[in-house]
Amino acid sequence: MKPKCCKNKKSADELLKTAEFLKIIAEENRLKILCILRDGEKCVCDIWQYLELPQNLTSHHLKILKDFDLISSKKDGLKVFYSLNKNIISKYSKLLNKFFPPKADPPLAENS
Amino acid sequence: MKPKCCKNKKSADELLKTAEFLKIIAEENRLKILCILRDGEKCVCDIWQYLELPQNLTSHHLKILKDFDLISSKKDGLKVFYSLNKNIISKYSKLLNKFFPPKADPPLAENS
DNA sequence: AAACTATATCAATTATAATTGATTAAAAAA
DNA sequence: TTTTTTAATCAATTATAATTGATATAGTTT
Repeated sequence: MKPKCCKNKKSADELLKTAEFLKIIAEENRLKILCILRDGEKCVCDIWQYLELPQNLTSHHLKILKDFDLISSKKDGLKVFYSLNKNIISKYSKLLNKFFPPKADPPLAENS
Repeated sequence: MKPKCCKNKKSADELLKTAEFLKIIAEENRLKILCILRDGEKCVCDIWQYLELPQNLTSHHLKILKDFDLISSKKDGLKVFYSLNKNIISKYSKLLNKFFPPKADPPLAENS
């Protein structure tokens, strides 16, 4: 019998959404950006120096994260500051946890 | 000051490992395969029919998951059965949770 | 206004990954 | 032994994403 994720529409949708999110974060520099912003908002000039990436490439990755609504930007003078959209990230974290639950250390004898 | 993930070697390594894992699972069909196998081991012929994907393409995705050690295979007659390497998956789930923690419903007043 | 700084955008290139079609290999059945 | 079934592999193609270099834009300073 067909498994849930291939049959049930709701499950299939969740899986698709999760895969889309994964594609966004499955890139070292974008994952780094999310970590960097955990400390609080940062301007692009800080971010690209932390990443040791050219400015335009950094802007490109920021755009991908922003288009997916994981981060926001606000302009302040010449600089642009980016910050996490914690609520959105938390939403996707929950989805992710459905697929990769944070298993409490193994129940009992379990080898292999 | 440079954030942890860009400065500290251990943090940077964890991030890199996580990104590698994410690349493997950030593909709809591979994510589906992992879900399908949660029910228990399945042969390739079942898997590609569930996925509605050609046999060779399914084998290709299975190989990627297997090379990363997320699944194992065992031959039984003509068929090949795949199953989850739960311990490995659990290892990566834990890593993942460091970056995307399963936030217990919001602490208190938190808008935006 | 001219020069400068920070960021974004665009076109072109390169790198990576997914997909397809054809073929091979191994085990099973006839 | 021939045929059939299941799965893996290989080469070729297509699609997608990352990277680069050059340029544009907006705000700042002189």
